[in-house]
Amino acid sequence: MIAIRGVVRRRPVGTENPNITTGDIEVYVHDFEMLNLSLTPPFDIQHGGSVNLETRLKYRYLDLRNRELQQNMIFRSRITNLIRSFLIDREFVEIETPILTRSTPEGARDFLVPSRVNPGKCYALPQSPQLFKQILMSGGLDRVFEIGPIFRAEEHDTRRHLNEATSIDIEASFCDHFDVMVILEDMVAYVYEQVIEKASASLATLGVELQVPKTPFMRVTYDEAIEIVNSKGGEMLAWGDDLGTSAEHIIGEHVFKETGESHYFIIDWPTEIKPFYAMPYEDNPVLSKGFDMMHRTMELSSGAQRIHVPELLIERIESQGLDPEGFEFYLKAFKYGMPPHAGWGVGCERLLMTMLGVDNIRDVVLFPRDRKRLSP
RNA sequence: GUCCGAAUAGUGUAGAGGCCUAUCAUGGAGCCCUGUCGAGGCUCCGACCCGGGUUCGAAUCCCGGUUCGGGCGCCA
Repeated sequence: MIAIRGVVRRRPVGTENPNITTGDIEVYVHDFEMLNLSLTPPFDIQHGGSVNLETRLKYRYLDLRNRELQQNMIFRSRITNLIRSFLIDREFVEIETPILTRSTPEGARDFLVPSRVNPGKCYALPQSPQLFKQILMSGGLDRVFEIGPIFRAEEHDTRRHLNEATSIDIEASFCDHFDVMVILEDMVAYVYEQVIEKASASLATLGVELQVPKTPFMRVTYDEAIEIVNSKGGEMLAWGDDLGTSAEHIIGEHVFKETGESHYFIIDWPTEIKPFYAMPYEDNPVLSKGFDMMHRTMELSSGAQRIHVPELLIERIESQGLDPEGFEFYLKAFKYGMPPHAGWGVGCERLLMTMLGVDNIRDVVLFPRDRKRLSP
């Protein structure tokens, strides 16, 4: 590594190099200083090319010198800040929920950390801030958001899963699911709009062209979704089945053909296949007020109006085969006048992937944590 | 977890039972040339994932393992 001092000037006639972007200019060096030594890099950084992901991750700091990854990370910072300002504008309060928590019965996929101060006991790392942000509704902090890490000890090896990811979560009192869906679609549209306006240069570097998604996003009911999938032949779904990846793709393509838009919601899910805290419709409890926000290529978010009635909540916990006793700290907060509330969580990395057209989640995270990778 | 596929110099690759003392590019060491930067020339360095098996003979075929990549399940 060297520091140079010199004058930028036009190259003398005959020495221009049309093959490189700086081919018309040069720095005429007056003096330089050697700042540090460097080993030969283990792979060709400048010209990128195809290097194994494995090798790139092993030398992440060198990989980061590659312009594309670096731009992705700068872009990521811009996006999270735009989201912050959007939510703060709408009177959301930024919060941080704990990373060291107690495991709940639903936590079969918790990461456990042994506690040195309580020998034999373990902390669980949160799979989502869900329970905490709901409790805050009882505390009168009516609108909260958090952008923070979530952990899932799952053995999935896909391009869109990590064991440590960043979740963008909100929770709002006196809202139903439709209210928070509007916040979500407005937020996505805002982020696109602002990025196009303020970061066009870095988008150009990445060769990314964005269009602001049109709001409101299409609302596809679960019933319609099933029908769309079944009408395409192929796999046939029965009512009550969850929608698999291939079903999502069929629905995504259908929506795209119909509206020209990539984003849409799936609403009115069967209560049975949504988490216990999703509120069933009062007039038809078979359906819930849970929703997913989809991009043509993958699921970006899921949310719901939550159950705020403690008796109903306990009933739902039990009917999912879970033990309410394990949720004591959570359930207690519902006994002191819990307001109706709703919220959602967006996968930060997935949002970035869909914006940047990146097809491996590892390319929007500095130090991705998958099943086996612990360092760097 | 499961189903596919892959594994060859530091990096990216060629290779279909004997042509392999293993190809090419890049890289490294050195020399030559030189207004350089992704310029050119020459020399050298450097690899078949591990363990079994088949065969006269295996980088190549078979079995097991390991690791990686992709699909699916599940999800954000």
